[in-house]
Amino acid sequence: MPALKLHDTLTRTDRETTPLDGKTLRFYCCGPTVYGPAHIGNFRTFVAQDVMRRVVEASGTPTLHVRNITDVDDKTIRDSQKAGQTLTAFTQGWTQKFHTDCAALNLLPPHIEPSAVAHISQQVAMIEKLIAGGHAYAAPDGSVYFRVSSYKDYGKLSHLEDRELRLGASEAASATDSDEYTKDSLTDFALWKARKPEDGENFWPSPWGEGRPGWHLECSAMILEYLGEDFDLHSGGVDLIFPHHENEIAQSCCSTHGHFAHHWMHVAHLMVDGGKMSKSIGNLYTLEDLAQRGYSAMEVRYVLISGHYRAPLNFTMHSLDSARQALQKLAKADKALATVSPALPEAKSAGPFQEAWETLLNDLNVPGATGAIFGVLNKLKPAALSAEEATAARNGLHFMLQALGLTLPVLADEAATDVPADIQALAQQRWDAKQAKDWAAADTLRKELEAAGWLIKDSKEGFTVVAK
RNA sequence: GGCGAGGUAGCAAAGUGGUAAUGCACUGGUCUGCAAAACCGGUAUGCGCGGGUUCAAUUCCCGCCCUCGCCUCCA
Repeated sequence: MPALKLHDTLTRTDRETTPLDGKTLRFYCCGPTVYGPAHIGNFRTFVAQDVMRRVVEASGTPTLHVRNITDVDDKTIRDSQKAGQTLTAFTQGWTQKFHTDCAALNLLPPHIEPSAVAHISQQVAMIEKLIAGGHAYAAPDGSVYFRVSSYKDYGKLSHLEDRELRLGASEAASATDSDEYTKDSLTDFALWKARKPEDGENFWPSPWGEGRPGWHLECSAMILEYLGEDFDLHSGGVDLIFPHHENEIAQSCCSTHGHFAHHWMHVAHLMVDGGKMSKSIGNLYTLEDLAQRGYSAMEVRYVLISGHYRAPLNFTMHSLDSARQALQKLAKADKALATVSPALPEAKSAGPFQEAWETLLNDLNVPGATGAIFGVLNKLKPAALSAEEATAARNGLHFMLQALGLTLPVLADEAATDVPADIQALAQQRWDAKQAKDWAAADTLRKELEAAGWLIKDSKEGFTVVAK
């Protein structure tokens, strides 16, 4: 099978994702900082990465997926103290919540999920190498900084080479910040942060004194540990391009002989009601928020993949309704095929959905692929298909669903929900009225049932009651 | 100011040098006492604006306008 072609942020071209070792696609995703529940914007990135992984695997290439947990930084320390918990207890709680949400969204768990706190020694070792190589220096207060001027390719990914010449207003302001005075250059960034009183019990020993690692360093150190000096692909949200990924490249390339990531995937941001998500506007939704409004995680997933991952996507409540209907439509199509081909679908190849599959291989064009799926489905007449044709179609449909990570909702009329006796009695009353051609009474009863949340479906032989 | 991503029907969102997938919504029909469900249809002469190239541009080129993001922690 042909390999996935994926846009590469560094070269700004679409390139095939062929494993360096010819076998396994080894990739790293910047994971969550666990100081609260992740919101749907965070999940857009993780869902896009999940689709990427699924497509690679569906095309026959195994993956090695590493995604970190950031469990030490200003926010985790600050909020754990507010919560009156140890950093470990606090971050473990939110890590668990993250895992629950990931499972609900049908995200494949990473093969390795390293925590920053568990890799302090690797981070210290990397700093030592950087200092030895003249790429880093310890400041008088015990902090260690990376010397950006020592790495000539700095800025290559974000195309901010001449950044120092064009310092933004906010940065000029921070130059006077007492926190920054020990740096040789404004652009140098912290590898190690000297212990401060507000860090509480959260510090570790190092050759430069007690302190904690800088945020950028953890990814570099854990990548080296689990993926080595060269690996296939690195992914994250667009906002990480600068400075986070730029800094990772600098740290890693200056402390090893490798080329670090050979391919960069960045996922565009999710917007809400046309604007940026922010706590102050109150449009930061979590899965729990949406569950309270009656939307399933799978419906959220559908929305999150309904736009191309490199274009901003606007999230609205209406888009969730739309997703619900789309998923229902897929479930109904599957059900219709299942009447001709009842066996468990195998999902090994795209079958009649080849066009959709190829669209997906072209830089993960999910909206194009789902469009192609519906296009085929709309023309398909399950009843007219032979058992073989139906089986091929059903297998193909499930192959695509698996690649997209979609699971089908249970249709209302299959849900076997218990209809309360009083509802059932009302429905029977209505049926009787209908048989007696007392249309007014029948309609009144139907409205009553609808108000109670139940729908009536009539057929020649009788009726069924279905939850609304 | 620099870098980047976008502007396509009511909403969302693909795509192509030859006159626009798909989902939702809306709507016509079949069916039904009427509905629902199902099935069969319809719905952008138009793809931010202005030029240019071309037999032909929404699609290429130039300019402009607007939106969003990054340049400080951020998926």
